[in-house]
Amino acid sequence: MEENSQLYRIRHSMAHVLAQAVKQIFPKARLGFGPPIDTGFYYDFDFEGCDFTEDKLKDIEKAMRRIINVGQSFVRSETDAEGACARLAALGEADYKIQNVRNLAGRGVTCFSFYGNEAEGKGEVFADLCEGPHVASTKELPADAFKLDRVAGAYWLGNEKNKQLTRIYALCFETSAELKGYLERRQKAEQYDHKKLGKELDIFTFDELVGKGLPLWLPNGTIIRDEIERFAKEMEFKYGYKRVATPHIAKEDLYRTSGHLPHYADSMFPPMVCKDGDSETKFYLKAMNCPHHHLIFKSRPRSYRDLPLRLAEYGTCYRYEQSGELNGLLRVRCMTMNDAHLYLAESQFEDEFRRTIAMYNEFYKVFRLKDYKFRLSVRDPENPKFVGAPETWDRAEGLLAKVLDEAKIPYYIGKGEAAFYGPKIDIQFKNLMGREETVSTIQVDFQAGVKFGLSYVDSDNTEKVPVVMHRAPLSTHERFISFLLEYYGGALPLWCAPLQVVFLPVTDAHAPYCEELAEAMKAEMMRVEVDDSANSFGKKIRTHTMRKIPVQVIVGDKEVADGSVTLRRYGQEEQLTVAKDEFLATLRGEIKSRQMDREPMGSII
RNA sequence: GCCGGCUUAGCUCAGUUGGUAGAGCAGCUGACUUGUAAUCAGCAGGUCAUCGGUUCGAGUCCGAUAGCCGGCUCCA
Repeated sequence: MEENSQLYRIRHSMAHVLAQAVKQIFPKARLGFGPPIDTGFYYDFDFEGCDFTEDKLKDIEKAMRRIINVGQSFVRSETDAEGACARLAALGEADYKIQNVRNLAGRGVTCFSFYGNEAEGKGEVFADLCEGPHVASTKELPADAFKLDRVAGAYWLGNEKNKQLTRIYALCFETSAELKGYLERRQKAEQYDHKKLGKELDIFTFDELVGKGLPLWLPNGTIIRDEIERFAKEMEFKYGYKRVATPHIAKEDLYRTSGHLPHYADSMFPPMVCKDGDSETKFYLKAMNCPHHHLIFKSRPRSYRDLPLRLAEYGTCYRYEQSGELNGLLRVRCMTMNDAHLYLAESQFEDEFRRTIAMYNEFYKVFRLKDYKFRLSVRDPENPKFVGAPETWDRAEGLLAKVLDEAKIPYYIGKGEAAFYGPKIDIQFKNLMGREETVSTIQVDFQAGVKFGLSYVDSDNTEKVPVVMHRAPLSTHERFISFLLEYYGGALPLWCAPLQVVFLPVTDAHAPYCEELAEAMKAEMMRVEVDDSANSFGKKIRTHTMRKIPVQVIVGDKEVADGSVTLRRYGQEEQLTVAKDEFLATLRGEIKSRQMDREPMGSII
């Protein structure tokens, strides 16, 4: 949305109308910020002393329409910081708006603009500190293309130490048709929500007795995990990785050494204290695999000939995420990640980084993932959570940018998005509702080698500290599968579908033929079922289509007579009758090569 | 953790102004043997999330707790 576009002006102006309407109904309400956003706009209010509830949104909407229909002009005026504060005080906005003026003044802003709303014959009826731009009159605003959507809490200035204001989110477009289209798209996206699909397709479940954020993987979900993991193992073998396995817990000292305890104690489960006579040992559940891998590197003297050393593990980690952050499989407290740590001579970094990007692209091609963006996540020098010398950061950030530039990979900068120990490349996908999620990451770490005393003997017989690269192309099983379910609308590719083939005998008489074929396929580890239920044929088709089974195999008199099968593939209109040997060979090939016979459903919306 | 909303059978949902819980699907049993998205009949299934309060009486009203959802903050 361009800042000067009509849509931007509409959304921006509409936010003022919302504020005006709220102040009509709740004169004691105080205003925070009210900017345009991708789907409309929001405004933050302090409703202290007001009896605001969500069902008041309808009244506010009505008041907004009245303001639009009356027709008020937006009139700009300018003043200095003192003038702005005086005017805000007169408007009764001494709390947040004045704080904003002082903050801006502190950053050297000297000119402050106001937009007043003037109604014919009544003069100014509302005014707000604002940069603009706005429409000329509320008459330009589309009274039928906006909708107050939901309310949410939001901290003043985005800081959780500040007071929490009430944010009213609104959808707003130029025409009512666009609003309707958006609402329809949103409704459709809800059908592809991984939490809904996870329940319908028996992928995972939660139980209060286990705890929030701790998913129980059902048999179907476990097949998906196993297939993805098998794929990762094959790919990592090809790229020269060595697999390792490490415990889920470690002593306190390990996480002191790594620096995680001082920085991320809040995000770790509290320690287990084990007593042995008079001595006491504290163990923590691991929140990350890196420290364990570093100790494997350190377990014997290393030579430059060992590098790059690539240690891979599908490691299970535990993080005590704040309860409000948990969300289906997207944010959990127990996760298994496609992790690896690469130990490199600094001179090897660029090459290895390029190879890693190539590997990522190879993975994503198989999953048919498109529309992902690279984000170079760097530190925010003003935030103390980022540890290490600024020179080291500059070197690491510069190195990543250089490789991306040279490989001509487009990327954007995410300031303050780095890990506390180093910058990273995040691969950002958009979910169906347009919200951006980090699916995978590559991190460069100059600190770990020093902290853990890692070293290798170089060709010139001097001791050097290796650079560590963390990488996780397939994220965690939890996040990646939540993403795949939505992307495919639950209709997973043949190779990783929990049930790959279901046989539908037209009558009981055709079942033995199906059983025989099914047994042959099971001997090849294909996941096959024969539906010998008493259901009608039509019902069987319906059932397995709703289960999104990739291949339905129909067997009646015709097929038994000529030794063939009829295939009904998910998402394809046309059916195909082929000889059973050909059918077996085709499926075998598709599974082995992880081919996909159609576009992902969820990508179409 | 914070703000707001939600919680009735395995699932999706009804349940009037408070009078003691209902449907469809799924499941089980039986009949039907079916050629492309729901065959018919019967049976079974619920401390209405939990705990407490108001009331002669609570799924309905009030309070607390838990879980879930939408945001904020956070995301190694």
